[in-house]
Amino acid sequence: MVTIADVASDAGVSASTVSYVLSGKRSISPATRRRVENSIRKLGYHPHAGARALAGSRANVLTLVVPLRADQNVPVVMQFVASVVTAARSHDHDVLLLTKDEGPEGLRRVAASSMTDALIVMDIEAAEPRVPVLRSLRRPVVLIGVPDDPHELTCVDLDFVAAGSMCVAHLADLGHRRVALVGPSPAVYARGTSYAGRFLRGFTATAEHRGLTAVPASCAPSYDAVRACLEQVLRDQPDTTALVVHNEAVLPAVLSELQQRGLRVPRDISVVAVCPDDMAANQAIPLTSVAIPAGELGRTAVEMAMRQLNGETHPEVRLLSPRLTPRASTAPHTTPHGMENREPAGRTGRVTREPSPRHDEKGEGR
Amino acid sequence: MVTIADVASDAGVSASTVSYVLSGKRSISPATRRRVENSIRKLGYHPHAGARALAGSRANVLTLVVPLRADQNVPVVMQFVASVVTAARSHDHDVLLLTKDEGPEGLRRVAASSMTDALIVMDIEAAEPRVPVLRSLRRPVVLIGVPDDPHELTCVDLDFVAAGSMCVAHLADLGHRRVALVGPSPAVYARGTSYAGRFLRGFTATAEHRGLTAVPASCAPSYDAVRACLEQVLRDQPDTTALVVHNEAVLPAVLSELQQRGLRVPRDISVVAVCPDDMAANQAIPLTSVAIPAGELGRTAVEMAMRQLNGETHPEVRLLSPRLTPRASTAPHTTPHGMENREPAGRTGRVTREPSPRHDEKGEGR
DNA sequence: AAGCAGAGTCGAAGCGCTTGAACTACCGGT
DNA sequence: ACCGGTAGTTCAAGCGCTTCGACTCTGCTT
Repeated sequence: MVTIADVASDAGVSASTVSYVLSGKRSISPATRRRVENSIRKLGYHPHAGARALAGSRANVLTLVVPLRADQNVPVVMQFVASVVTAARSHDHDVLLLTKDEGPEGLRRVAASSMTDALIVMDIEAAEPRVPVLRSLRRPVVLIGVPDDPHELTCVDLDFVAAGSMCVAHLADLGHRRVALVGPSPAVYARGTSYAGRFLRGFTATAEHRGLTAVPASCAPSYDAVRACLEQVLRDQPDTTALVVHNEAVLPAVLSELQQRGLRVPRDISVVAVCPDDMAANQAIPLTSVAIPAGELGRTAVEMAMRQLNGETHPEVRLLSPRLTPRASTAPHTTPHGMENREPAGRTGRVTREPSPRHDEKGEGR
Repeated sequence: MVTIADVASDAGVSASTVSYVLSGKRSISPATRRRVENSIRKLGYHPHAGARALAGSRANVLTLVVPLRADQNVPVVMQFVASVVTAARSHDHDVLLLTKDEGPEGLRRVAASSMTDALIVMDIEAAEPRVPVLRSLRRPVVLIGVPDDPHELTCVDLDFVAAGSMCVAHLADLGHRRVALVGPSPAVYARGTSYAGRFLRGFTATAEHRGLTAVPASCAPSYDAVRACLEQVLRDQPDTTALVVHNEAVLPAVLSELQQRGLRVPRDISVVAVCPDDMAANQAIPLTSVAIPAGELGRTAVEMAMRQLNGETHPEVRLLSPRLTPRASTAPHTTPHGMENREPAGRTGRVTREPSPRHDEKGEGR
């Protein structure tokens, strides 16, 4: 193994000089720097991570805690992981992957053994059981999601209340009067996953405010569950003219099932999805959607963690504003029999595919 | 921070005794062991990972290198990750996540800095550019996938040649004469990803052997690509009666597009998928499929790495036998106009849903 | 001419752990 | 009574790195 001493003697300097060249914490003459850098390259030197962590009390590792359940939105999780790893590397950190299953004890272990400098935790529940441990860790922590009491903790997430609201508002603007929500799996609600409740809140509040009837439903990630869910919604509320799907896992199944039942999108029923843009765009009918900016969230989480490591910031809750992109799956609603609706309003014919590339409701508040 | 010295003095023993209690490398009297363990619990001691790695030259970390491209089978990758992390933890190892983007240099860095004891590498190409580095690492390496020259390296994968073969055999048994393959993205073939070529080889060879016409196609992960792909296949070869889909990303899109074109599965066209079982079972029509046993592959990879760490084994290429589960998407083919086919054979009416829970073609050769 | 600041370099003291060698009891065999 | 062996424990030497304090030059200021 090539050590710092090898480099030092090859370059004709002391080990500490090599260290300073590497860290830049003291000034080094250009000539020395060049010699050292050459030796490093020549010998293929890579500092021993353990030794470095021991002496410097910095592991240059960041821990990402992910949910690995099947009822989770897998591709979205993957996007998070990808963006976190990439962002971390750009700050010269590596990523240790922990599963949610490890629970609070796993977090304590990883932090106490000094394997990691900071933690990023996904899949936050309202009454998140890991919060107390997280607070006690004495290490920067960023939650992706917002627990009931985020006191002292840094959080970042999409503003799901606004997202729910935005979906309803879009449909209300198109004249729809009765809207159903195909929400996340009952299991997700059951464990109080933070985003699910927040979205539902925005959805319901805006429906009430705009005078729409909102029918919330929940759908486990299986085709049968989708079938049952739609069956119930469409039987109980036959005049439902729009669907908001906040459940990536069943999105294709919902569309397939609608088609199966002879409902054409958007002619018979409008659909708004909450999912990553590429997923929305790649369905049989490009879907109007509120984007889940997994990449941006992941990157932001890493930035926030790094800033905390450098002592540059204090705990903060950051909510990214949602963005709705109209595509081909939503259309104005006109009453079949001229019943109880206000105005057919902006009825300007069939909506075209991908009318505008993007439609910002708000700036994203960096 | 609680150190081994704190524990030692609390328990009234020397630091080395504590170390030996932890590692079990020397005999310790029951009384001492108990005292030490109590102190450890009482003080909440966790060994410093860096110090341990430095002194013991074992990091207890295993590196997993994953592809993070969008054209990849995301849920499958996620299943791998999950099973690797879980298996690693059961061996008291943590998992460092590296992206394929880091290339050979990333591997070298991680290994040279002693952050990791062993590596597991996914998404192996036929002429895998990382192979030389991997061989030079002096650390256990397990490839998930098989490069052209696996010499000196440990590999584990599904036997994709057999899988391709099995799909065709199943359809041939049902009397189909012309079978199309919806394969992975052209990009996947372009970079020579090992499993894609191997599957195709099995597919083609068996088709030839059984006297079927095999039409291979490739399909990028977008709805438009699916549409174009099916359009071409069905236009050029209108008498295609079966489809093998070896591309999880577009599976729902393929089914949706078939429906769109008025083709009923399995009445008008049979479909065999190559994907995880849960995915196959959760489509509008449960799909006959060859399972991709991501969980088992991941676990096996970890076991193999651990065994190598303990010096218990030598390089080896292990191929798991595929398993085909007939579900509702394949049915016997009968000629519309009594044309050029041999025998309508085992025509026993419509195949029922999930006829048998599983149908082992072969043992899985542990 | 003396003094001083700053740039550039080095020496040495750890960081917390593992491990080979050495030590201490205590056992049974002779 | 002595020796050898073994189980249980301790000592001390690192593992490879960072960092504080000290040292040596220059090049200025006064």
